[in-house]
Amino acid sequence: MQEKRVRPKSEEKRSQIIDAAGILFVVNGFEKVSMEEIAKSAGVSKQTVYSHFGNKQQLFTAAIDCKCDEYDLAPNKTQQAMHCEEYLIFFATHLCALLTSDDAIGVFRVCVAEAGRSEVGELFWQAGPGKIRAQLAGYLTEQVKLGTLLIDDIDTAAGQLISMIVCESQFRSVLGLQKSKNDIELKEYATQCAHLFYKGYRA
Amino acid sequence: MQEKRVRPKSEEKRSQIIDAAGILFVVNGFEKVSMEEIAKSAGVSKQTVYSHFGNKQQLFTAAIDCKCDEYDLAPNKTQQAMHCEEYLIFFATHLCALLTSDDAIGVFRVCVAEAGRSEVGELFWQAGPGKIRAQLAGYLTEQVKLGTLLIDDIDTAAGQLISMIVCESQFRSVLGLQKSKNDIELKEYATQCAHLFYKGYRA
DNA sequence: ACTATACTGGACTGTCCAGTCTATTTTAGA
DNA sequence: TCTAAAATAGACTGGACAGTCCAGTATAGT
Repeated sequence: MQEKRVRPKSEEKRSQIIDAAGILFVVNGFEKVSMEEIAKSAGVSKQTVYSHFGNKQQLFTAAIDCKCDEYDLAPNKTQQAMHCEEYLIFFATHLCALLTSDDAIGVFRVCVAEAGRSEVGELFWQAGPGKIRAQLAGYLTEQVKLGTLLIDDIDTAAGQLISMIVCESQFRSVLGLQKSKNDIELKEYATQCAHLFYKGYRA
Repeated sequence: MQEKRVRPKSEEKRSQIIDAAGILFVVNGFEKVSMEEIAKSAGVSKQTVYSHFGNKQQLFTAAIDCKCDEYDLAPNKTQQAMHCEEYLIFFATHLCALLTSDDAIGVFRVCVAEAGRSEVGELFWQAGPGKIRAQLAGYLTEQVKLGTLLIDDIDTAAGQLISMIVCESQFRSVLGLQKSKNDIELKEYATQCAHLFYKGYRA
């Protein structure tokens, strides 16, 4: 059922719209941004926005989906070869860096606000935290097989490490407060968490 | 400058309004609730709502403030006397229970959504997570003095334990997803976290 | 009983915005 | 070059809602 379009919708306009929407939604929240505003900011007519995305909700979902693509922390082969505690420290510090960006905070905030009213919650989880958690769990599984670590419930353990990082680095920011730690302190904190974790689970 | 009011505003109406507002805001979010709706649900005229609270923002703040009063986990003397790991387990499991109520989830969600646009973020932190964290930090300080625990940075350590609990029990719920653990699993998880913590910091 | 104030109910204003419609212009592909 | 669809600009509809106004009623304190 290939539709034979004489003139396809411009991929460029589409991404202009999605980019503009992503920025505006993340900064101001779903409700506070009008379709008119998005159109203007994208340099496109309002009608074009509707032609590409149907309605506000769909545009929002698409924009968030796009934002989540960047999140990735799967270990490459160099990192696989690291000493376990060393890699855990690497993982923790990088996760920290990822989470403290204004962008990540904004995405999280707006997803929370809309959760329960649309499928964004699910979408965000799958593309973001869920993915990263699965990546860590994969690594831990291997380490257990190698005999480096001794873990009963791998998924829970992955949750523990990630939780320590996520909460500390995001909690205050998400509430719009001053960060409690600067970047250096945060890095130290991440290291300390990896250390606590390793101490608790090493063979 | 005591104003001599011939007839004081009814304390009862005030609390009817604040209760109704609290429920509605927590369930539906700030934007999605109209003042009319609150008035109706409180069994009061719209004008009365304005007369008591001035505007929507102020009513919201007052309602959240009221909601936060319940959060408390300071150890009493019986608990002070517990074995340290035992108390940590007690703390962790009770925090868990506190956080997983629909109400707490709702309060958090709505505060996140409004954070940055008002002072709720600050208010919520002070009355909720900040208070509990201070309570744990206080306990840890004593235990260090007693020589039970060995901790460099007490505040950070308190953050670690709380983070593990908060994230796991709230993250998915806040995003409007199925909870990953049921109550029993959650209790086990809390125990496990307290254990990991104690193992890492015992003298 | 008197009175100032709280409270009620409902109408009203002004604003904002999602989504539609239309007439016109632009452009990619055949 | 021709054409069908994409894109534009801007007017329009319908509905929601914060906050105000007002005329009348109820009530707590004196």
